[in-house]
Amino acid sequence: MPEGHTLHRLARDQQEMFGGSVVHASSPQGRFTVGASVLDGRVLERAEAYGKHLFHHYSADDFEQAPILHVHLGLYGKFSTGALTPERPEPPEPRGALRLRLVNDTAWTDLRGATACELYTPEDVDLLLARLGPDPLQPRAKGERAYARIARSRSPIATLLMDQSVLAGVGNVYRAELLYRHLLDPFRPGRDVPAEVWQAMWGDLVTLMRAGVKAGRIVTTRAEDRPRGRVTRATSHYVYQRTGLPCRVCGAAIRTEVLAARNLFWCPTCQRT
DNA sequence: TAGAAATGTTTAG
DNA sequence: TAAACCTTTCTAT
Repeated sequence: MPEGHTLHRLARDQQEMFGGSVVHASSPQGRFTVGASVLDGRVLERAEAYGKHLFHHYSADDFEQAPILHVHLGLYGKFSTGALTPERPEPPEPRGALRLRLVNDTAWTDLRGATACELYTPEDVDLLLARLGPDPLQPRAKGERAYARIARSRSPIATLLMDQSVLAGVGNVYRAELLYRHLLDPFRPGRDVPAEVWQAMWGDLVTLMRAGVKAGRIVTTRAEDRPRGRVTRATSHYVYQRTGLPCRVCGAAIRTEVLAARNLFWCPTCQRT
């Protein structure tokens, strides 16, 4: 389930579980054998995320360049994780296409299906970060940087929100839900989105994505717009994957259309501004 | 058991 | 704009 919040959550958890300890790395699948052998036996010094990218900084000997692990989960990539205890001192038997396994004395984590799992130099990291827009989950990110791009683009706002060079970390769920929460027509050109509207959207994104990191999932519905009780998959979104269902607020049928090669969902009645 | 879909990006045309 | 790529999971037959 990889939008930006997932990667920031992973970075936080992996820092906690593996940070400061010697890590054993392997690639049972064989597609990252060389990389894993470089990392094996090093100390994970820091795990961090930017947008949808995850980085691990590993220790190095004198005169040696410290290796960095770069992971991008893509559409299907996933980490699974478990603790090692006296009762269960070993990670589970590897099965399926297991790209990377990291193990220390107390925990293990397995990576499958990632688009990118590779070794980076600091220059590679700089190059990558240089083509990303501001990430709402970075403490000092500036939403105005994104607006500078939005305000002079004729592309639909729904397309711009997914463009990682405009904004880093937003994916298909946050884009649809953010547009709904601000009653914005997804096809409105970026240049027609007023500055004060963008300011409100950015502030909302920061709040929603922080909540996403904390909860480990995306919840965008306001309490007053969903039935009482626990939030479930059926009640956590306004429009995402709700094609044909009634809008929670006005009752109109939610529409869908492919935009920029992804399914866009919106309420044709609420989202007219 | 086969096929489609999934919260993504890159490359080719 | 379309196809390719990585893998799992859910649905239909």
